[in-house]
Amino acid sequence: MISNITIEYIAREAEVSTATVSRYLNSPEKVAFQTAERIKKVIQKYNYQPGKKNRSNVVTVNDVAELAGVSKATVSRVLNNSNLVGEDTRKAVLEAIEELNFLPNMVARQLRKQATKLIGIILPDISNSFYSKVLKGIEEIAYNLEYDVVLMNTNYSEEREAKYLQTLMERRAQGFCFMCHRLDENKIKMLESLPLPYVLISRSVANYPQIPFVNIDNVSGSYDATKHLISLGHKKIAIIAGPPYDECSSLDRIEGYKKALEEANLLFRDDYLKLGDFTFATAEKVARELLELPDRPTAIFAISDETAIGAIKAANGLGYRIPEDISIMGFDNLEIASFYHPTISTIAQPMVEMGKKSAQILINIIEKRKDNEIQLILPHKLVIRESTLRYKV
Amino acid sequence: MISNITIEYIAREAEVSTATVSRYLNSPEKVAFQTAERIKKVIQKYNYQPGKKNRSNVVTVNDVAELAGVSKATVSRVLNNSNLVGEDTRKAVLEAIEELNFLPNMVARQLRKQATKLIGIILPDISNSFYSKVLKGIEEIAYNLEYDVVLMNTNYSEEREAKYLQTLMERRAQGFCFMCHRLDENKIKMLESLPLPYVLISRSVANYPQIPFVNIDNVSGSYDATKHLISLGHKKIAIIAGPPYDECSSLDRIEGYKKALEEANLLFRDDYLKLGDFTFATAEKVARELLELPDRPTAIFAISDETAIGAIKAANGLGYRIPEDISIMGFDNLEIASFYHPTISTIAQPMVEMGKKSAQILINIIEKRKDNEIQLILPHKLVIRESTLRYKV
DNA sequence: CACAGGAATGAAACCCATTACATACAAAAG
DNA sequence: CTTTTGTATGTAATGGGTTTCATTCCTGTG
Repeated sequence: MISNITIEYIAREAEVSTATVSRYLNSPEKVAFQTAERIKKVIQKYNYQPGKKNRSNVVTVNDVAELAGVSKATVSRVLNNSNLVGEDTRKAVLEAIEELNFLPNMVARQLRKQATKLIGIILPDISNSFYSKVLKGIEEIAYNLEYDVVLMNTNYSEEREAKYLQTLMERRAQGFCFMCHRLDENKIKMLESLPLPYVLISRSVANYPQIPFVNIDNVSGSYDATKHLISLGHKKIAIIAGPPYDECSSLDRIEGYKKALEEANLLFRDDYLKLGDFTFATAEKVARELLELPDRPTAIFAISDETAIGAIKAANGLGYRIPEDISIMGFDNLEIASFYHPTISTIAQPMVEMGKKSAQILINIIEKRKDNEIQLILPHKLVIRESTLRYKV
Repeated sequence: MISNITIEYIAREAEVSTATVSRYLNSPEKVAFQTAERIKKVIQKYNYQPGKKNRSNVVTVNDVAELAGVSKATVSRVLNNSNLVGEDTRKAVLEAIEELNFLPNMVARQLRKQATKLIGIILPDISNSFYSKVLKGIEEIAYNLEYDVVLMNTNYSEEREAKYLQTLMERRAQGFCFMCHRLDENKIKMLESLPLPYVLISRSVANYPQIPFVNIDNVSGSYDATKHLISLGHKKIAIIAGPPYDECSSLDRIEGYKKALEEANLLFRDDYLKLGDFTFATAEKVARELLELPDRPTAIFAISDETAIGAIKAANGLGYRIPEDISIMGFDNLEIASFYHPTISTIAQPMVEMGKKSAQILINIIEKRKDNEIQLILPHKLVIRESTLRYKV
């Protein structure tokens, strides 16, 4: 806020309307004596001088221009590295900038240039390691390409997501990376109607070739994981999937799981499918349900490493050894997967890389470089560790 | 960027200078025939009409004002919920806004109001769970109070930190939460000279009562942890601290550790102090060094839960059982601490709460609410779990 | 009824840069 | 030596809002 003594301020203090103060200043005879006195007193108290505003002491291009003895256009040219400035002039301007400690106001520049150099990142939960890794990649590229990143954590709330989209538009952000948790036809339609470029991360929409995304092949990753369990001799393999509203990765991974089962002539069983929510606690709970089934599974494929950890915890709690009694697979390859005890077999996703690629694609679109792929499937990798090392049921 | 056919554009195409194009437009007789012809051709090609710029189709307050039949001042009043607007007028304006799908341009508003509603968060590593939890708290409060958060990940680089500070100033951010990794006299002096409010998180500077911070009592937390190990009968307690450049929490925690030792008449041993860097891998490495000492410690106090996990890994690798052979304490109380195997005793810090409080303090300062504490020490808590359950060496 | 004062609204200044176009001067071309 | 052109720089418009101050019209009061 700009804090100056204004008519409004005087009016409030003198307990009259601004109109009256204005009248007093221009035609004092039209104001009742008492009122005039009150106003006069306040005006004297604050030494108010109409029109003479207490200019803030912020240094602007004008000040620089004055000190350097040039016009502000020239200062601006120096700031923007235009080559249309004489060497001497440039030096003078730079000296003035230095002397005055001038810091260009990006807000003004943004307004004029119609470019904020701001991108948004919408994600469900920053404290989830998968998202924070992706975010790290995005931030890295944004930093290198001189964009700044606004973090928008939705806490899995649709309402908050919508509000953040609104904010992005109002702030004139130039684009955003979107890790939404629910992606249906309606949302895609909404996204398509936005005047803002975006890149989906960890969501595939190959049937909309114009929508940019970066992902891995979740069906295939999940297939690989399940097949690995099958190759160990498991016949009773359960899966702990993502929350019901996760309409992308989770469904894809269930699909890959089913595909592998089918190929091995194993039946898909409803009671072997549980839904988690990527938290340790829920995973532990549903894993226990699985393990307490009359015909318990001998292997569990968990949709994330955190989920796997919850499952291991449940198995330990029930006295099962891993991997001797139960094999457990994770997904993601978080660092903890190789530091847990036992170490956890998993499907490695290039999380930081996904962030980097998506930021790169986004900024390519923003800066209208056309020649790049906008739908990217990055490679995943099966990583075998202790949690599925052997099986001797 | 604003893309219009301008003199500059014509000049480039016709291979002359802008000056010449300008001359052609104003006094064609001063331009050589051939040159004039070239310029003419280009002008016709693009149907250039000086002064007539292709206005972008962005809806502004002007459009709303026109449609509603009021002045833009009134539209602005409606937008800002001023109560100085007549009911009918307000309705008309709101209808016009709806009809035109008007989205106020925050950049323009920010410029005029001199308030960006933007705060920065500078932290060393977003993929570290401690920081991402704190960040989550900050984001939550910022969202509630209608600020947006720019994420600035320094990767422990001083240079990058400095650059980000510059960016904050240029963007006219209104303040920032600062989790710096190195905080010496010079940096404090620099911070004090900034025209920008800030709050330190997880750093204490009680000797500068004007500098806001939110932290726990690290000395005391570390003292509690060490004392707990002592109470189990341990006499040989090692510590894995933070990186050498972490001049706050790490030093404080070493101090608390020493204090507890001293109180129990145990000698501090140089070879029982190792430096880590909050990563699993380094922790595992230095823990192994500890455990391979001729006179190995029977307990390890790790400066973070990740560090504790690394240490447990090292102990397991060397065939030691936990807690029977070695007790290991962590710090932070990340979720994984209660889901690791064994579960990890630790000092719980209210991470999300620290983020929330700091954001609240920052915004209080920004909005000039004075009546609040600016230096906050939040409570910590000793949490005993399996990794220190018993000790039978 | 006269007059003071408030509510509602408008015109224009302002925030702080960038940029479109203009121009002074010097250099090159003829 | 003129004519033409380019370089360096200036002037003013621009981006899209908010705010100051002025003004109109209406109400309440003595």
